[in-house]
Amino acid sequence: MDKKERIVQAAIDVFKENGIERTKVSDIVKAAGIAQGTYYLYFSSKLSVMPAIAEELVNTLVKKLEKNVDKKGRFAKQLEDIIVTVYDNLREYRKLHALVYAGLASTEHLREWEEIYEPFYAWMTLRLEEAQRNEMIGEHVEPSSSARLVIGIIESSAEQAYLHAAPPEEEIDKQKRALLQFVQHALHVT
Amino acid sequence: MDKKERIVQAAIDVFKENGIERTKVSDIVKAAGIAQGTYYLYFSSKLSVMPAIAEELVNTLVKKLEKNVDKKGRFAKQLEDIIVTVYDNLREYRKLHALVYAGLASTEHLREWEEIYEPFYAWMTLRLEEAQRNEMIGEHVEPSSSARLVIGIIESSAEQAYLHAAPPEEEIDKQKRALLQFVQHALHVT
Amino acid sequence: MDKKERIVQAAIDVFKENGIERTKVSDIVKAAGIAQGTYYLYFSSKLSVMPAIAEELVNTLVKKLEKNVDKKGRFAKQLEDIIVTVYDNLREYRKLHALVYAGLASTEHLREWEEIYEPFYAWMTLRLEEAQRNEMIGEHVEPSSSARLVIGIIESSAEQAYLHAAPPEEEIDKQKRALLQFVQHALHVT
Amino acid sequence: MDKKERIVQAAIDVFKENGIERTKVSDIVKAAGIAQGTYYLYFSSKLSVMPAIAEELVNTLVKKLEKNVDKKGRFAKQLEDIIVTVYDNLREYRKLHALVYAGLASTEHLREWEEIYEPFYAWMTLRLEEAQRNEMIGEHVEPSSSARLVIGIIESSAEQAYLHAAPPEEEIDKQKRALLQFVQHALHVT
DNA sequence: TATGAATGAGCGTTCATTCAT
DNA sequence: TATGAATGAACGCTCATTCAT
Repeated sequence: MDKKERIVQAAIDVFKENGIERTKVSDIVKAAGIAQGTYYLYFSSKLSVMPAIAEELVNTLVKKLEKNVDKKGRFAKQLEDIIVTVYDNLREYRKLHALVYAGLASTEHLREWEEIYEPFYAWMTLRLEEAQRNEMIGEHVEPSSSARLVIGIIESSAEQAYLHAAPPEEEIDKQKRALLQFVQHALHVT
Repeated sequence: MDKKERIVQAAIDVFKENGIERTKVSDIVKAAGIAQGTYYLYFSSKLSVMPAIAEELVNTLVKKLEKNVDKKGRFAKQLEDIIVTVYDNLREYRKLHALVYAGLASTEHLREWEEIYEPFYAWMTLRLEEAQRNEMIGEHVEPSSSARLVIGIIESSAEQAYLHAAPPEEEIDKQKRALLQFVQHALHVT
Repeated sequence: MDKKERIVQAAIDVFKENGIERTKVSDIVKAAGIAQGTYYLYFSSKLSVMPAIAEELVNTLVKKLEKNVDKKGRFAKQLEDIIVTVYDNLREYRKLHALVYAGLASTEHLREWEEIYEPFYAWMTLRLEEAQRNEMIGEHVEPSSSARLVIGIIESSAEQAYLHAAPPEEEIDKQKRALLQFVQHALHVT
Repeated sequence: MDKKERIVQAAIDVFKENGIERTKVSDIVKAAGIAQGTYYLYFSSKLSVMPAIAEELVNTLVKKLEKNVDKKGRFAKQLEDIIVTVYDNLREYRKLHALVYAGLASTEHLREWEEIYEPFYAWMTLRLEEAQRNEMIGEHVEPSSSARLVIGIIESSAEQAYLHAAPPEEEIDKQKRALLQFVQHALHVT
């Protein structure tokens, strides 16, 4: 019922489908079931919906992680589940992911990117801190900066994986394993 | 004299300056010193110049690496120089980098991305292979997949660093050091 | 106030003046006193206004015929008035007539031509039927197909007449008389 | 081998295929197997080839008539063969016919139309004169003006017939018979 | 004569945004 | 708040024509 929320959801749907350039405001409002003018009561321009979309995407991802990752388990297992979750998420939103980033880049909203990613960084930092407390990763690891590095490498690896329309599943698996090992060594996961 | 090359260079300049949306084909041809129609003799659309730009960017980066990285030196030093080079390069081309990626994403050229990155991957793979031969990194490291991971983490880290218009230099340095350590541990650099 | 009607009228005016190729959509909307984009709310392309123009032209002609032809008079006189009316009409709209036909031919609207001409055919058929009822034309005449033939010969004759920019009036008159006689014999007008 | 002739033939082919607007000079020269610039050695503009095309079309038609119409036969039979020939010819060149007319109309070449049609008019006039000498048509018939009228009605009738993409053959036949009778009555064919 | 790369004026169309209701 | 018809600036692309070779 909340109009703003409906607009964001509709925008996610049509951007995901058509990309930025080929998406018209008229497509968004049609999908949202509202009038063209109404859009501008909630967002000042076509692209100004982007930060809201990005926020939604990150929140969705964090929710998925909360669901898929067993915080009580061994860190190696947590890491594996994180990787699987990020990969799956990116596969679904790959196109949109690039578009949102580009959409923010086109405007002056780009610096909000970090802020939007904050919940993801924070979540990962907490995982690392707890793992360190439980001596499941090396003492030298600095949780906050490592969180950013871990997120960065998982996402860039997933992007490489899903660049191709239909990569063979075993290739993906091989990549995931290499990634897991790489991160485990980096963090001295025991 | 080579028209195609002049177009690519001009496109790099104006895209870097103005972004994609605000760049008109007329801007590109003006910068290249050719007629509007001539552009379409070499590229079929505004965005179809993107792969050529990407290629140019990667080649430029590899040249810089060749110049800045001492292949005879210790691997730890090489790694540091690679990081510094990639960071510097991204600072200069940050905007363009995102734009090219988005530009490829808008069209169906995205899958060419991997192919375009190939020279960078190949170069890095060679470095890792040699380091392994010289026992400067762990035996368990698989050069080819690790090359992709290393490149991915360096670039994503650099992107995070330069997201803000004017990040404090010491913050950048701290990040670089964390990154270096992360990769060194991952590769068991001795 | 009806926008669509205003567009059609404006299009008739500027096409008549300049021909198809030299008419820009911007000319039409300027003449209609509306914005460029508004045109595309009513017609999907520059040429898609053509059928509407053709319809208007035929309706105008039928109105003129209704006015100039005395249905109560002898058929020979009616025929003469029809010829004069069609000639006069074609003189005014000669250029446009060819253009509309060509405009329809360029698109896939050509088959609508018959449909658009229908009012004219119907009117002429009625004239022939009544004349036959009153025994002013031969019994052998089949009104419907003859109507098409009569209209065809009058128009093609008029086109030949006004092919030249300024044909001498007596030449035109001679042609009209030859045409009248031709049709009278064909129909056995008494 | 004659370049000019090859251009005209190529132009006929591509105009017939694509219409005027969608035909580019580059299409014509490609079909003619010559270079772009060469076209302009023979014709001053894209449309200035039109009169030559029209001439070719008329000459082709007259040749067909010479072949199909038995000058020694009864006039009624001649008329029938003329009708059949014109119908067949128009079916093949229907699209081009309208286009050439429109092409001439767009430029200032339109007045050449009569001149181009002259061979057809002359041929028909000869037929009527001979028929009159042999007392196969009425004395009142004036051959020259009647020739124009007969040609006009046959062509307009054929145009009506082939307006539809695929008209039923029996409908066409019915139309031809009505046309034949109409003209026979008009000329008092015995 | 012949070539075909280069030209650049020109235009149809799109679509984000506005505003009277 | 909500509407959606109207706006009009903006631009990618085409293609007839030219001209140096």
